[in-house]
Amino acid sequence: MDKHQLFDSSNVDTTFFAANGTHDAARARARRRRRRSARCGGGDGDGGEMDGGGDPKKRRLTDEQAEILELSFREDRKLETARKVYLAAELGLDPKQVAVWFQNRRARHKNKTLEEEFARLKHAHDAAILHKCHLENELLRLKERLGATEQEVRRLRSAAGSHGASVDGGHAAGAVGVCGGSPSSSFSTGTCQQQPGFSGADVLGRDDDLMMCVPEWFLA
DNA sequence: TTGTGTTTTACGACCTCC
DNA sequence: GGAGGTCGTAAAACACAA
Repeated sequence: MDKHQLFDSSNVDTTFFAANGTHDAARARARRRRRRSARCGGGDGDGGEMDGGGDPKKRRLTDEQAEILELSFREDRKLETARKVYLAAELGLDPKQVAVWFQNRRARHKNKTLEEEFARLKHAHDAAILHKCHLENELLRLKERLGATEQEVRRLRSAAGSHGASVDGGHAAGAVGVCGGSPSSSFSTGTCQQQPGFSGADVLGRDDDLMMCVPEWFLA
């Protein structure tokens, strides 16, 4: 019996095979079956007898039986009694075998689904980690920028103080009375030297460098 | 040829639904 | 209570590297 007479290939949904195993896996299965068929002299629906005639307890299904069951599974993963009996008669199998095949097929499908879901969640998790890293990097840069601004405020106050002017009393955030004086908010071109160990241009002018904030636990 | 890892078939225990 | 479901597992069948 030619399986293509029973199930036209145009009815086979290839996306189904893609969703239930890669094309590579499908090809591997097909190759395996071809080799098995070659060894066992065909196997064109012999009623589920043991390939090569070994222990009848484990009867490998033929290509055709497996394919028809696959198509039936694709239509409906649940197996009601009538369909089980029909398939068993159609394929020359014990209804119990058909039921077991569906049970195992459902289990395989579930495993596959779980693997895909895991991969999807892992991808989302990795993306979230990367986003968090970006945010932490941005926070770091903003803090450094704030520090630079505060330094500049102190410098200006100091310069204004050295010229006898006064500012607001130094209660700006993070700039508490460093200059001693109380210069006004006026800016001047004082001669105050740059604070040692800090260069605002170094920080502000630098572009993103992700690695500078990647937490150790992420790299581990 | 053989050792080893993977896939497939089969079964038992237990659960749910009608 | 019976039928059919999931889950875990045993074991046969199979692929493949060494």
